[in-house]
Amino acid sequence: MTSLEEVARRAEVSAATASRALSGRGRLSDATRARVQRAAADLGYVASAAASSLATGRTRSIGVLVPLVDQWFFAQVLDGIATRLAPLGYDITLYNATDDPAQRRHLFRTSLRRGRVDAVIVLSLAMSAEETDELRALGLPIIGLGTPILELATLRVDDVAVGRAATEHLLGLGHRRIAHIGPAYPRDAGGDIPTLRHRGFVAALADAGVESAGFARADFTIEGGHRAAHELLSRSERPTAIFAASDELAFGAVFAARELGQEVPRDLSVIGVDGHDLSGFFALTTIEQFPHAQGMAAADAALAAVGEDVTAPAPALPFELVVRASTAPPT
Amino acid sequence: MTSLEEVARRAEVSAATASRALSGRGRLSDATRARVQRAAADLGYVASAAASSLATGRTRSIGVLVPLVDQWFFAQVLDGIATRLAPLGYDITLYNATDDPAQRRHLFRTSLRRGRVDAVIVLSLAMSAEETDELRALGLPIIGLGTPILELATLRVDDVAVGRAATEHLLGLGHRRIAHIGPAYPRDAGGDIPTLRHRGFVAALADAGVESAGFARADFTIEGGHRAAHELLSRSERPTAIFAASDELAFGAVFAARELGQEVPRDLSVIGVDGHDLSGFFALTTIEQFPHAQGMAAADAALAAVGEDVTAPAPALPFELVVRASTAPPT
DNA sequence: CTGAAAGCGCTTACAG
DNA sequence: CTGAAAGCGCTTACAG
Repeated sequence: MTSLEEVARRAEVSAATASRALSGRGRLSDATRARVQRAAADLGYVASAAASSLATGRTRSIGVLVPLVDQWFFAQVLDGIATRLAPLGYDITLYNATDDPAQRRHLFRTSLRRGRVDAVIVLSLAMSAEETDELRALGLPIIGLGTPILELATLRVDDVAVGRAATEHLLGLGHRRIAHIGPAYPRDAGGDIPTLRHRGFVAALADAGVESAGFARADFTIEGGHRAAHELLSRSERPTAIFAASDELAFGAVFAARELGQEVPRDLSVIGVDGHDLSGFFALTTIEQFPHAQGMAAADAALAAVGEDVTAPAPALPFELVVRASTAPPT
Repeated sequence: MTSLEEVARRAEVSAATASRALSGRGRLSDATRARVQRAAADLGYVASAAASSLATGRTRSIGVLVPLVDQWFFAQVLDGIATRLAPLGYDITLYNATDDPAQRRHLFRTSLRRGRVDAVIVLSLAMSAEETDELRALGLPIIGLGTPILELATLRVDDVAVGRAATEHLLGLGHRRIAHIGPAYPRDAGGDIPTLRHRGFVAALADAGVESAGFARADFTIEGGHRAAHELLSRSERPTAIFAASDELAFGAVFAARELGQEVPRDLSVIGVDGHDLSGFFALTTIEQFPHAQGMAAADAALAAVGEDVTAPAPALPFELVVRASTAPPT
């Protein structure tokens, strides 16, 4: 690859001047600037990332820490992040947080500390207290998004309000036997996302003076929703509506209902959370939370934190009830 | 962050010796090595990526070029790549190829040329001839996976065989009115994936002396499959079976059939390709192609190409027919 | 076995 | 406005 030196030689200036001409920092005559830019273009010059970051201490790269399993949400958010980063010339370094303890230790203790990024965006990742500390010790801006860890969540949706909105939609349709599916540990005092959504569910029911028709724990997967819904729907007093803490859980519930010969929404109303790509095909009523826009917001927050001229987004992320055919009044 | 200098000082050796002790290159006494390693551990030293890559010309990072829209396949493959890269201490730099011409130009002309990666893996990406040239001009090992561009595909599934296997499965069940859905342009002499699968479809039918019951073009999306299947199923002589070039296309076909009051597999058999996460829930018969393993293979190919002690994978990727309830003999 | 020195390719005070 | 020089933090021949 061409070096600055070669560009400078071709433009008949020093490397220092060539650097200034290309970066736009420092004043120099329009003529030389033009000459250097021409030379750079002719030679197809692109500055070496390693050399500039060694010299400036800035990498122009943002780290994104994700559990790659969470495919849908993560792909959306990542695309949103890339959308904002690309125009400013920032790259994405992707760090995959698996469940493997050794790999995870290496990630937090080594990979992240190589100085490869200017900031890190943490996506929907549960972390130990130690890991959170190690993240902080990086001395880099950390942007949390969809993280159960409240202290890290720079940007968040009001998940209590989400739980409330979903439940109130069902109440508004006339349902009185409403169950909830999600990864929450209801006894938990914690502020993680599933628990907050569950709390919204409980609060809405309490306000309406309606009793819960049950709660079944399930991870954020279709399988989880499937199993949990099976359990709820085979009880003697089964619910007429289910609020699932995610769309994938809701899909699982729809599959379960179908298997049990129950029709949605005639026999069972189902509402999810996310605005998953497939929710339209399942005709699923959901609380859309715009993950693509969330990614853009996270990127903006990161860029603002590293000093780019970008206005930092508001920390509160929007959500919106989208009504489709999976919810209807009970029959 | 701590520098090598500080480690050297603490271990009472020169920076050169400290570097050798930590890298394992060059011979030095066990005692000093131990002393240095201890010092490094005490200080939590991690070498600066920028400095080492400037000094060695190696970045220990692999670029992955993807269209982020292809969520499912891409997340699987990426996870496979990360699985192999992490243990060897390689990072992933993610490059998102959008449809925006300006962004794309910047990606190929600038981002990729910053010298940030030692090799690049190109995932399921259609590129112009110019872009392919620019990739080659990088002077880096390029590993193509699921790329329509044959010259770039270091690793590939035999897609003609895939098309054949799917079609023969349907023929074997007794179907004689089999249609195909996919992104192929059948008149094309090209060797891109959809066209190869279509070719397998045609060949299998020809071998069996059976006439095609139609082909409907559709991109690799659920929507596409939905629309295409609608078209095929509303013809006067409608097919009894559909071979969809991907599982998502197949899901769309299943939704379409359902809307038209046709039951799968009683009125229509559907087979896809991929082994998508959701295929189990749709009870979809499919040609599984193990994308996670594909990612691992791509990573191995990249690592071998940059000189790591990894055995390069065989270029031919396996696939396997998985029979579920969406296919049955015609009634 | 170990150290001094040069070099990787930029950037940026410091002079002029 | 422009250049010479130092420095970013490593690595690696080259000596000894």
